Amino acid sequence: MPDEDLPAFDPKARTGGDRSARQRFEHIYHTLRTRICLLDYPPGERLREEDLAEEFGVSRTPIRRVLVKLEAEGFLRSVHGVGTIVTDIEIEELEQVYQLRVELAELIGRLMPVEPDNSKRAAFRELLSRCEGLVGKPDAREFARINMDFFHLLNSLTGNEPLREISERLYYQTTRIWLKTASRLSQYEEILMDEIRIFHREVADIVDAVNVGDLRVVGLIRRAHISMSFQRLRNEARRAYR
Amino acid sequence: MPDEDLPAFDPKARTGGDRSARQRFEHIYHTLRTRICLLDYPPGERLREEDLAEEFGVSRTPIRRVLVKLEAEGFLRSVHGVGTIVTDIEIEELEQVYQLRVELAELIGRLMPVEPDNSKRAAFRELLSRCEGLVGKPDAREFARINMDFFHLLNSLTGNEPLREISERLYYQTTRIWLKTASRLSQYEEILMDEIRIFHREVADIVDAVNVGDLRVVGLIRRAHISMSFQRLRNEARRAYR
DNA sequence: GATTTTCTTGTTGTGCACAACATCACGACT
DNA sequence: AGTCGTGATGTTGTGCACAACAAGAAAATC
Repeated sequence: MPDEDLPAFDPKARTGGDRSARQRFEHIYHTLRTRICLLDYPPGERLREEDLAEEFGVSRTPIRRVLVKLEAEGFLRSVHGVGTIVTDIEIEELEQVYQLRVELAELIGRLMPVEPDNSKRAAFRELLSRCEGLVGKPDAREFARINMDFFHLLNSLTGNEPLREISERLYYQTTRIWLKTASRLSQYEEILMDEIRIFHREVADIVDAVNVGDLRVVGLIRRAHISMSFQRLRNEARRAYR
Repeated sequence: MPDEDLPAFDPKARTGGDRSARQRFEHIYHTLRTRICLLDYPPGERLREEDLAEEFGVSRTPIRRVLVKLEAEGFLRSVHGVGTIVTDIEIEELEQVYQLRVELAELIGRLMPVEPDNSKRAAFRELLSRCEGLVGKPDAREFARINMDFFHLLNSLTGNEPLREISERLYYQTTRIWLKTASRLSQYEEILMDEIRIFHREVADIVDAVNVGDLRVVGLIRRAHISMSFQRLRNEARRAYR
């Protein structure tokens, strides 16, 4: 749902400015958040309000609105007289976020699980096939995109709206830092291949669990994978700095 | 920490406007959030940006910044051409938030618990005595304030910063709706007295657990009380509409 | 030569005027 | 009498000019 204009960097992609204020706001917000998550704006990058204003064809004012929201969610930090900077997260704090995500992942299967209908099952199957294509032709950006779509699909399995909202925010936070950290490791290509394979297995496992209809199990599988994913990243990072 | 100027409605209370932009922002933000939680601005209330601007001695622009953040956190909703309205929450969604809070309460005792030092223990003792004073002289607003301080103290028992942040937001959301719903019930005075007594017991139990040093138990007690508190509210509300 | 000071440049923050929008009252028309 | 339209009013949204601020360069001073 959040990723419309897929090229994501093509200014022409914006389909006319005759939408309501709220729609424009949502559009700019989702676009920027996706860019941050996909590392189009990596941690440390400085965003200029005026540039963004020009790109989206508005003045600085509505842009600032979006930036304030992104700052409230921890993606940005505006400093008077300096700039608006994409936040970075140390490994210690990242671990805290992961700890929390692990618990929330299980809650998605326990709090108000929704029976997946046929369209959802179809979406899972399609995701699995995209995943299989990825195994044959590894690509970091495509991996990130599938991972993101997969998350949103999983997240829609709980009827607990606050839980969805919070999980989403934490997902974006951890994923971008995960991507950034992984991409700086020396044996990046190799690690990426492994991760894609593991991710493929996770998707396959979860699709099975969804088909059986046991969302509790989905939560447990997901929990295990999130936890292990962070462990692997931490181990690799430790090994690299020695 | 969030509640400075206690009168909370006295415009003169703001101690000079020579602070930095960020400090001003935080001040206005915390002030408004506290007012929302204490029902100075009840759900449905319409806030006028110009009034707030005048009260805090600034223009509409910095006010809007605060309002955007409060909207992102679900306390407000701005509608073009209509106004900025304090959100209300239906009992169904409130239940979802409570479900989540119940789980998070337990996590506070499990994720990175911090050993309470002497100053924290003292703070707990002081809170307990304030609580005892309240039993003798029931007062809804003072009850809300103590409850809020108690929450912040408990919340400081985990080192997991994202968890703290999220728990805080959900606390403010549920507490204000709880207060609103309770205050509309017919036997409000009686219910309030009961709640104060029960809350007093909860504080006493938790102070004991803190002194023993078992934060896991703190989480469990807290979990139980949050859950029961909502159950009581729901039962009372159901009884009232019959 | 080193250090302090001042100036220049670039950025976000603020204030204000106006546009866009929703709502309601009032009146014209059927 | 009812219904639609039209305008008045009040609100948030936008654009723009300028203030406040930070950082680095340049210059003045010792």
